[in-house]
Amino acid sequence: MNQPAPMVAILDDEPEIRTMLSDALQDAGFRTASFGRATEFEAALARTAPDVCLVDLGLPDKDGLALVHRLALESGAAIIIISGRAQVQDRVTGLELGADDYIIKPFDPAEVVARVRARLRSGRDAGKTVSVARFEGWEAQFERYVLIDTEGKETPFSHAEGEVLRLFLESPKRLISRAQMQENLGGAAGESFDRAMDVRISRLRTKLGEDPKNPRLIKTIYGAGYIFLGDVTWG
Amino acid sequence: MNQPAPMVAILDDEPEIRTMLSDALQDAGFRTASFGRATEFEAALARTAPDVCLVDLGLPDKDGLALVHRLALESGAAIIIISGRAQVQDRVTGLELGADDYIIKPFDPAEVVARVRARLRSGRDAGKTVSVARFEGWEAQFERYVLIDTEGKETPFSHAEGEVLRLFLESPKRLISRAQMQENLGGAAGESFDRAMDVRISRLRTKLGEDPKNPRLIKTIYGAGYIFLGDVTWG
DNA sequence: GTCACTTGTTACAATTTGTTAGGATTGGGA
DNA sequence: TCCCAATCCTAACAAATTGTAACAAGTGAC
Repeated sequence: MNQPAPMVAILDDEPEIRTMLSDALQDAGFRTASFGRATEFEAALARTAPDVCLVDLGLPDKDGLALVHRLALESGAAIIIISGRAQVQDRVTGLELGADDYIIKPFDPAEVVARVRARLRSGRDAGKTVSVARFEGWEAQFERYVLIDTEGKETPFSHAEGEVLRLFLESPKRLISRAQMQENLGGAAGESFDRAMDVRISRLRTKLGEDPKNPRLIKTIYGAGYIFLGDVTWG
Repeated sequence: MNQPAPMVAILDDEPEIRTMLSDALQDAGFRTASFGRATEFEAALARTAPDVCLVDLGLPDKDGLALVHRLALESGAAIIIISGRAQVQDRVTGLELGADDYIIKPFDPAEVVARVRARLRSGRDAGKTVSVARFEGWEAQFERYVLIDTEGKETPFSHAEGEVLRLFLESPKRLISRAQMQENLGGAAGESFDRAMDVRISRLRTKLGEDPKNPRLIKTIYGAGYIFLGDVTWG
């Protein structure tokens, strides 16, 4: 099971800072993606979900704090603010809005790398790779490829269905864009004409006993992606 | 299901700092336990597992970094180092040894509280709190894309409608210009100068049961934009 | 080889959303 | 006051997106 390197997104309007950060992070073994404006960054989010976002608050085209808040609510990524504003009040506000860390400019790239690593560590603790999940009366055993309902009845699911299910259960109550799915579902569903995705989801829905007219667990967001509702417990 | 307040353990050899921290944290609603020496602290760990540990590196009876390392490996708590050593190298070392954050003395208690909160949040990521807004007898559940009236009847709303609704509920009783909407509604409604906006609002009004002749909640300001009247509570 | 099963593809139905167009409303000036 | 142009509302249509049944291609067991 070869995991890809974690992805760090960098959002800062100064090109030198972007370069400095991405060089340091890439040396440390991370993948990076840099953006100079919030709109570009948001467009990229729809395609790939980064693991950590480094966000400068002084952006030309949008209010940085509002962006942080939305990210905190909607994305599963860890958020680190990088800002020239050094007042305690600024830091407290940023953290209360959902940032996980706050680094003041000027910074040392080595410290940024260390703090990025710290974020990834804590995230992995919670989402440890366990292969049993419980949700809304179901138990999913990924090793055995079966779903078990409240009465103990077992329904087998296939590998392709399992990939989709796992993705949902790892990010419940979050919008998952179609592009993000393509990325994560390594399978043959990678590139080609993509109705395969819909079919996978349709089949998974059937196994979960969803009402086609009114699905309760896997909801479609027209033009945006899917969202999995339901409380999930791993282990 | 009333959760007990999170427990924060404080380990620092200076009594004033212990007091300052525990006062600030208790005011913020946390339970605290303070220790002046590492041995006491370790004895307490055996009895109760804290959620967050604040550890000063300059301890009289033990090497702070070694303690941090052991804590990181063996306890599930988040670890925040508080230290007078301000060198980047110190910070990097502390973080690499497993600390989740590193605060430099002198510090502002408000920032410590904010950073403690940030640690607790990231651990609870899986049980994400859904965003819900209540207003004038309605409840809007954005993850589920439904409006619920006082009688509990559910009306689904679409993604496009949700974007508009969210914008209104985030800025109630304030004028929102058309341009502002175009900006924030990332959708395809972003570009062309069309009537898409009006239609979205019209559809939303219908779902809210507004009287077309005399809307109570979403009011049109001729030539300027829209304004959402109504008291909103988030959460 | 057949059989059972998985998975992508195709084709068409259903849903959501933007666009168009005509009517209604507003605000200001004659 | 009345009239008119600008603005806004919304029904009806069209385009884009998604659901899923049916079929085909691939795989492994026997």
